[in-house]
Amino acid sequence: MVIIRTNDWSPKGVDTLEPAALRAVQNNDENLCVVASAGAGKTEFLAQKADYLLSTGLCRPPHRILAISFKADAARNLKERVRERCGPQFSSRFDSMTFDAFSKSLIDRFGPLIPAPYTPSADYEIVFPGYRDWNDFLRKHGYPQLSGVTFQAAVARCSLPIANLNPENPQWKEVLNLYWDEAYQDRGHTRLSFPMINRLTNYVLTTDPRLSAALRATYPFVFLDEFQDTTYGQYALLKRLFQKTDVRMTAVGDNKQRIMVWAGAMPNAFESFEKDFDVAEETLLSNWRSHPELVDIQHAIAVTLEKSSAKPEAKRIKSVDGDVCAVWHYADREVECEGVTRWIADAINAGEMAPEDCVILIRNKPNDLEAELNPIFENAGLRLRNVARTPEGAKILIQDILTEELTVCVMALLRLSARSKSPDDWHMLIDRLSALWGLNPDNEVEQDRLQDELSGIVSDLRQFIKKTPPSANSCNEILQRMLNFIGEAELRATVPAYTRAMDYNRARDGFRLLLAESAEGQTDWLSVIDRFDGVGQIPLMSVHRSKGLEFHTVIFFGLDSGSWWSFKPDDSEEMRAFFVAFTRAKQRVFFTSCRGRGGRISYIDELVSNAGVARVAGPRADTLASPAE
DNA sequence: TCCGAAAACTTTTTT
DNA sequence: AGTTTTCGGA
Repeated sequence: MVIIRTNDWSPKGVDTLEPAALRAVQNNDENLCVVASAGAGKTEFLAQKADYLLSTGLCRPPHRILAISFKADAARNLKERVRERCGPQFSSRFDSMTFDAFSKSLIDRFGPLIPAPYTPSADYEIVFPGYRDWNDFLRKHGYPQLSGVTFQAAVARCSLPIANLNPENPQWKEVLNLYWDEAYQDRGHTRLSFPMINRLTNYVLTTDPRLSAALRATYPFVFLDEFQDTTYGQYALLKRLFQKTDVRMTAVGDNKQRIMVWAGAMPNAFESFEKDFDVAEETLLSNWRSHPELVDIQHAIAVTLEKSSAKPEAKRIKSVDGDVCAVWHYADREVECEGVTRWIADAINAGEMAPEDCVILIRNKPNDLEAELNPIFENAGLRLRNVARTPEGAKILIQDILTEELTVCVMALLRLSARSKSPDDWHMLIDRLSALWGLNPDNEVEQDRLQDELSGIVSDLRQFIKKTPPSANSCNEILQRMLNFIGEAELRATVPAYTRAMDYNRARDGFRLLLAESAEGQTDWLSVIDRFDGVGQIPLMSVHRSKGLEFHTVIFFGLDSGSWWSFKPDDSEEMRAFFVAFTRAKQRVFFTSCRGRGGRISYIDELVSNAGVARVAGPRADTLASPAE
């Protein structure tokens, strides 16, 4: 492992970094706030910065980099990108995890240091309170006049111990006490939610300053991804750990994509960060995702969200003919659905895009739209992939099945067995199996044996695939073979989320059912894999779900829909959700608006026309009918 | 079974 | 905020 001088460093795996990104990579004397709007290359920037710190020895052993993301797969992707850029030796000191995983790791190590009565039991259980639970709790304890939503927020923000609290309404103190009591009721088995784990982490850090000192000594550099979505509890933890210390923080995000306030995110995370920490600001000015015509419209919308928005430089070349953006007007719902379906079918047949590269976005209730579109899609020979759907009989959404650890391992093995070559899957599986089976990656004897065993199972499975056509039964059988090889006990022992049988079974059964569904009517295992992965299907998802993704073409259903009004009317969260939807498109984006659905023209419709987007009659399946106004 | 009123629900993630 | 589901009384 060679350490290079800072002057000799240059970006790896990419041609260049834009000046702002380069400055933000090399500035490690200040905390940084990096504004990265859609398509700016956030992950790449963080990976380059990690490489800079690790390969120049600015972060040398035993020091490590802590990277915090919100979603587990975002954390995984960042880790993977860093490994690609600077190799496994350096990237082993890059700890990429979710906020919750970070807090939980602290409780797992320091739980016994938490003062009574808040010391959790060693085998504490993690619970996920639902929408209903908050009101039920209040009613059960005789506080029907208090609001469940406020209660949830109070739990997420209360500082421990509750005995020291002095809320304006003393009832909250009583309720919070009852709530924490109930979590510790069974002395041997504490039940904690992630907001509670966050509160406990904060508490133990205040009671024992050595812990904060140890963490600061381990992590002189901290990356914060999607910083606009930080919650109050998470921000409090960051402040407690890193404010007025030598730790250098790099917060990356975009206020214009802040669409999680309703779920407890701070409305002003960046502002608070700038106020509480000494911060230098950089703005990434490239847009690698969208072509110039789309970036122009994006910018017009961006300035209505934030006056000071800088205009990004479009780096993608336009590769389509015809309209790249329009509002499609329809008189009624049926014509709308049929027209859009026809348009998609024509565009796919003309080879303009692959089905999986054309997304249908909706503000809410994707399941309702799926029910409406499915029959029409079937007639047109198209297949819809609603990722928010639960496979028949399963208790888990497709979108969650796809990112499960079990799925990632099993599918890699299945791909290896069905395809002639799949080196990425091979390396990935070797890594995961090493971890699952507790093998040392540096022990050649162990690694050789692992390679042999993997070759063995792959040739067994190849035989099976050759002899057995896909069916629900053969899927179950091959799944069982693969799980026997990987080891269900090892999976459950290594993946914390699989500790409870119920949670493991949900993931396994969900996978089994989706695989069986993908096998329906197929004669070829490769097409089963493609169907499982969504290849050849038009994805349908909510705007919130699409955050962070990109597609060749975006079709956005229901610009006029009543669901576009915020739960809090004067909030611009809805407008930002619209911006997120718009900025997913690489080549083109269309919106549908339908009079039959309620007819109200939303302010978003107005916003779009102000940005210079044409309102036209939508494409129709029945060209003889008179066009909508 | 029907009616009007009230309550539930909408966008998500987390081991 | 608007839509859908549930509930209670006839």
